[in-house]
Amino acid sequence: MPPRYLDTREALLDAGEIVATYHGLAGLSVNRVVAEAHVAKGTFYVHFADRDAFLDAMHARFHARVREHVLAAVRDLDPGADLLERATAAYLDVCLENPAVKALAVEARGDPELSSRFAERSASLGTLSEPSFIALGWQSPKIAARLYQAMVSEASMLELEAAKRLPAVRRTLNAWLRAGAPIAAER
Amino acid sequence: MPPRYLDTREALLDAGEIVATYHGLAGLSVNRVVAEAHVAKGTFYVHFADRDAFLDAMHARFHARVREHVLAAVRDLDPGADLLERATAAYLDVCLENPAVKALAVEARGDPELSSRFAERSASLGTLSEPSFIALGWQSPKIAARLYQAMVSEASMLELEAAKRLPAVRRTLNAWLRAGAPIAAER
DNA sequence: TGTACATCAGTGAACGCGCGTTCACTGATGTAC
DNA sequence: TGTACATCAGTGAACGCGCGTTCACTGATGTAC
Repeated sequence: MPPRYLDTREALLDAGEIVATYHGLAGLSVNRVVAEAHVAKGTFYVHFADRDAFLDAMHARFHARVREHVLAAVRDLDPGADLLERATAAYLDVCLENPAVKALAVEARGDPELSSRFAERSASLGTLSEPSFIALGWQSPKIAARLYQAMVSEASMLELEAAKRLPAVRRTLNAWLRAGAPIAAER
Repeated sequence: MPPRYLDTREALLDAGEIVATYHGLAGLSVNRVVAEAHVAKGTFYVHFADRDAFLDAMHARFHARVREHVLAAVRDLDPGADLLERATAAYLDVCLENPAVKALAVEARGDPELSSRFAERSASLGTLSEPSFIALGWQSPKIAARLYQAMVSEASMLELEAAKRLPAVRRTLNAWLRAGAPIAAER
């Protein structure tokens, strides 16, 4: 049997996801989280230094899930359009399974304090795709990677609204991915 | 001389932009806004029904500015890549002049309440670009328009971080714009 | 096996604070006569 | 021109509320002897 310590910590993070689903980042209060997790308020501070540390932990857990699935999806693939297509599909699938945290990540972008906390983790995903944009011949692979990530993130929001995979959206993403490079390289 | 009524209302909205710059949406409290505008707390409620109405007014004012500049930029242009390029440039320029509200608009996306309030205005901008994506031969012009808008929004964030126009970013956007269509049409 | 003690996740009342909102009031300006 | 009244943007003290955080305490579990 695993120590109860980890159970409670995970239960708080789970509760955070449920609260975020219904109330967004602004409504993600310690009060609501402990109520949802059915633990005392003080228990929250046994596991997290403060509210910000809790949000950070939520983001870290989500990011770890994304990273794991994406890495598994592209294992043994060389940088290029195929890798990006597979990575994108894996990313969109994970987001569909974690709707609350995905929305939270979007919302956090506007908060100066939070966005800097989350930035490093998010950037590490960009690093993963950059070699592929180099391989595709983009003149500014870093920029292309970041703009592409923005499209994928938007695609994820569309899928979350629909609560299911949207093949037309994924097809459009893919078309942009495979067509964009040549002309950029010509410039 | 214009009536003082409008002066104060505009002063409150201006103050809101300043507060948003330093504290984000979460830190955009009525207290801070009235302090920044140098008016009494009660004055705020002379001009706005509540805090949400104020945020709505900020978004509306920003959106009107964007719309005005973008429409002026594409006047007399037929739908197509040139129109989109010009509209994009105009949009990015306006965002550079209104850093606070742009950040606020991004942050509001995570708030269930606010995002629905803002959605209609934002959608009206998408409507403006859709004919161009049809003209470019995209199979799913609505989706392509929305994903492109996400790229432009991300480009704007990059420019806001740098606090200046970034030609490489605009070039990359443009490359994606002009190259993406053909393959999508073939499918 | 039984007893004394240490550890530590969990508890919940209490705190001070800033929040959004209200409302009786002020005082400058315009209008009536 | 002078006086009485109406209008209405602006005022700021006061409100109740939920927030994040603290801390002395509890009680179950493990360890020492």
